[in-house]
Amino acid sequence: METRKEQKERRRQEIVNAALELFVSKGYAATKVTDIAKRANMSTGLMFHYFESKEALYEELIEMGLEGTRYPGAQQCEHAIDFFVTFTEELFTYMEQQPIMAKMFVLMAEAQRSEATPEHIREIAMKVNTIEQFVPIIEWGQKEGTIREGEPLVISNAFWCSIQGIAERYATNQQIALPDPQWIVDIVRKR
Amino acid sequence: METRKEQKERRRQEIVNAALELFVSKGYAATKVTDIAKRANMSTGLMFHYFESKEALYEELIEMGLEGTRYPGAQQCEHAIDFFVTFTEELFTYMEQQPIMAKMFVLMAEAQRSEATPEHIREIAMKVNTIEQFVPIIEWGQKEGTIREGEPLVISNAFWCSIQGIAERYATNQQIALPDPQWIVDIVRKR
DNA sequence: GTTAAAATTGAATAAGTATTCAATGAATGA
DNA sequence: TCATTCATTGAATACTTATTCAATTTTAAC
Repeated sequence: METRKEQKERRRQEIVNAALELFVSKGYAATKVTDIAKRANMSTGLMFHYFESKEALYEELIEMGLEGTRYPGAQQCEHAIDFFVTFTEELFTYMEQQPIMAKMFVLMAEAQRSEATPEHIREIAMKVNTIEQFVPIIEWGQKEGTIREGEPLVISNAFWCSIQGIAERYATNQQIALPDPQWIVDIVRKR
Repeated sequence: METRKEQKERRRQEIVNAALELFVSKGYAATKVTDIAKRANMSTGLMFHYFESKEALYEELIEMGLEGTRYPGAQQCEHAIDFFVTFTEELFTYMEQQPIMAKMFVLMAEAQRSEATPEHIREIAMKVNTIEQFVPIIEWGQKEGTIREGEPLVISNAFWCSIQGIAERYATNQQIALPDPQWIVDIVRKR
């Protein structure tokens, strides 16, 4: 038998899953709370029993996304380029095995990009701050000769936006397979 | 002096510009008609004098995006890879010179992706059908040896999604320069 | 088995947003 | 100059969507 606490946790999870699905496929603003409730098989009233508002639900999802996004460090790599290979391989594998990962990606991206995102939620989403993260690794790889020449921030941006674009499509349509990670790493690799 | 007809055309253009800006930065659903009117320096009533509804305005923008998106053919290229080089160079140059281009890109992408897009508008947006477009060129390049091995559709998808991701960021934030087109072409180029 | 507490509903209400419209101002052509 | 037509406004209306709540059912815990 299920305790009250477990039941509560399960219900919250059902809501969160339904909301993630919808926020990703329609966007936050276009998603109606009745849609969320319907997809989670409950009345709208019950949804509000578990979450104070649509916005609070959004915030919870964004916080989950922040937690889930702990990327591998560059410590254990011999060359800077290996970091990108490992990073991309792990990310794609994870996205294939856990489609929720790709969806979280898209959710975070929308929250960061859209000017319609409530300010405090945007702030949370911004903590994932990923473009600058790669800059030191790129600088290291340029000294080493494994990463191509060019402004590190611009290279980092190109790599990250590509990953972003790929994740965005994969999240909503898994018809087309993810690319070979090497192809994407070639954006930064020195020839 | 301005004729009535010219004035009307200018007004419509002002509305369209304001709407594009907002649809891209907030998304279609989150954009309020009062926001559009305010940004176009007019009353909401006047906006409805020029466009029957918010949706009709959206449709017009999507149709403009469809028109504007005539990509170069592969005819005049010696090698398949040259098509990708030319294509990417032209696209990036155009996006730098006409920021509206990058915005249109994002608008079309949202219309295609979001399940909240009204069906008839989505159909129009879908005509830009770009992923399959590259497949024959990739096949040609693989025979030739200028493009890497792999499922053509998957390669095409990787290339296009990367472009998409880059355009998406550039449209809303021109702080970071566009990448060197060669970097992106390296996704498809044979080593 | 009882019962108090929690879950659940859905219709009512509140809040927000698109659209209309009657009235006013400005410009054109006779 | 005058009258007709078009541009323009913004408050009123219609519609959509979020949120509340009183009533009912279920169930975990004793």
